[in-house]
Amino acid sequence: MEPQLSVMQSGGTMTTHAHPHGSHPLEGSTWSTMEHICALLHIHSISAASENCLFQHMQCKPGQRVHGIGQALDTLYIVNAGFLKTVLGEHSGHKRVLSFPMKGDVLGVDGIDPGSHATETVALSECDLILLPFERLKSLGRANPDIETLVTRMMSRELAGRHALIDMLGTLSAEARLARFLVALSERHAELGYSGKRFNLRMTRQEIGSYLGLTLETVSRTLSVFNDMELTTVRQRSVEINNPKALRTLCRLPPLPPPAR
Amino acid sequence: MEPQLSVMQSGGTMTTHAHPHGSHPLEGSTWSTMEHICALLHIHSISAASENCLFQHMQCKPGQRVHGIGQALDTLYIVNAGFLKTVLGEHSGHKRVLSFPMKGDVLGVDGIDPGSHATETVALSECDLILLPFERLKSLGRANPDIETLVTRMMSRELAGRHALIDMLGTLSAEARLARFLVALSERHAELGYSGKRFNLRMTRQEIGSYLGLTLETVSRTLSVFNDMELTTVRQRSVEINNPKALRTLCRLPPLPPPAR
DNA sequence: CGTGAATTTGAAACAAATCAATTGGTGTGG
DNA sequence: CCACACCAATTGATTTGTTTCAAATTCACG
Repeated sequence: MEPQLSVMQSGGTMTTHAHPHGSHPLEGSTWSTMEHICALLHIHSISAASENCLFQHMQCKPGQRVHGIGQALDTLYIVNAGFLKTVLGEHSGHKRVLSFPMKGDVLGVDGIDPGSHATETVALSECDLILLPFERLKSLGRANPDIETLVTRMMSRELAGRHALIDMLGTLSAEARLARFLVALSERHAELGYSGKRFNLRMTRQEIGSYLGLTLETVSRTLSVFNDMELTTVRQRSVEINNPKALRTLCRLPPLPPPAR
Repeated sequence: MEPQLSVMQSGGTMTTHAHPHGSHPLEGSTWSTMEHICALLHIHSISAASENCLFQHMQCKPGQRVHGIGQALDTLYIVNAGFLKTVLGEHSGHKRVLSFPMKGDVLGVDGIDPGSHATETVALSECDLILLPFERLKSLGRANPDIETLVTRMMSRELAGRHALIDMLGTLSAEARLARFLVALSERHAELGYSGKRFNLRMTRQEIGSYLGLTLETVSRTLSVFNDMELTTVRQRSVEINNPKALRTLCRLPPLPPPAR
């Protein structure tokens, strides 16, 4: 698709981290240009005015919290590498996973209105994040309206993601939810240059269940069913998609499909 | 059995909507100031620069579609009066209701990124909407950054609303969902100066079910349960809240609250 | 090599969906 | 004005999918 990140020198500070398959050792770079950010977000590059403005990176270890609930919103983050989860606070009872951000996703846009985060974000793997200080973003926006557009589009995209989730939670069977989950993961991995056919889950069954509105047992069971049907080969955290087409079919509307029964 | 103690004068004109608090008699006025808009949105008024810029209104009849799915995004709308529904297209099978906007809510912010609407919005009653032409909003934003903030906050708020829905759909029982729905409606009505104790539903059981991720039968049944418990007196479209406190309690976490673990 | 967490699997309980029939309200035309 | 047709809403009986409870297995890690 697009020019993947150039090969960069891995530098001295190498930490042991299990990356997907062909890993991108971009530990070395600690600053990103606006151009790079736009590429990450798949947004047409912004007028050149902001050539010389750079954004700092930040590294996270698995389990580390990027931001917490109630915390003041001072920074947005763009995932440059790694896998995370965002969790919604206990409006009702226990926490719920809202998304599993990965490369190219944005963190923190909820909570702009209240001024403080409604969610928390936790790294599920070694992560590399780009920091977008919110105040700086705003002042940049005054000089260059395109940057405002950028924020707007990030939020709108976030909204679209929520819509997909709502649609799923309200309508679909457990099988369809899991199928969608796997297909989405697969496609996402493929987009990022990894294998879409074979990858590892970074999250527990519990977290998947929380995300999909199911119990961990149902997640496990349904995955086993997919295995039995030979659609997938899921063993613990490793996933292999054997029959993508059939899986995609399951994503549909098993509750009320066109063919009668 | 049921005490028909209601004093309701049935002969009223049910389609007319009286003004709450007699605050803004702008039936006649077809233009709104930025100040009025900020008041509607509960956002601190914006710097005076935009004194003389006015926004046109638009009236809708019940059933009328404000915008459709796939339609280019050229306008945002603020509800000045009336009740509507926003519906998500058939990503999977049939349509799903995403929200029931009323006075002070914003329509159309989804679809800013793709540039076209992902949802459609339909009036459920006589409506009065304020039009915010998107291009105009953007150019105003260049002159006055506060306006950009306004858009940002509108979107962030929308996002928060979706989070609440996601939380509900994934976690709560049918009773809790209906309880939340009624309580939210009640509070909203109260905020707008109407009675929070007694109001009319503008939507069908089907639409409520779609919104809450339930079937219309379950909605009807659950409402009947509330009636039997004497928490409410719901008869067709008319709602009376008899025991708000108990209702609020039901909103909690019926799946797993009493037993500690 | 043991310990504890994550996962798998089973059986029973339950909530909600589905199928189906009835009632209630509204509007139209005879 | 009443009778009919149509749509929304209620209620019942049954079925289904998912949760819950419980136990066994696998894996990661010190």
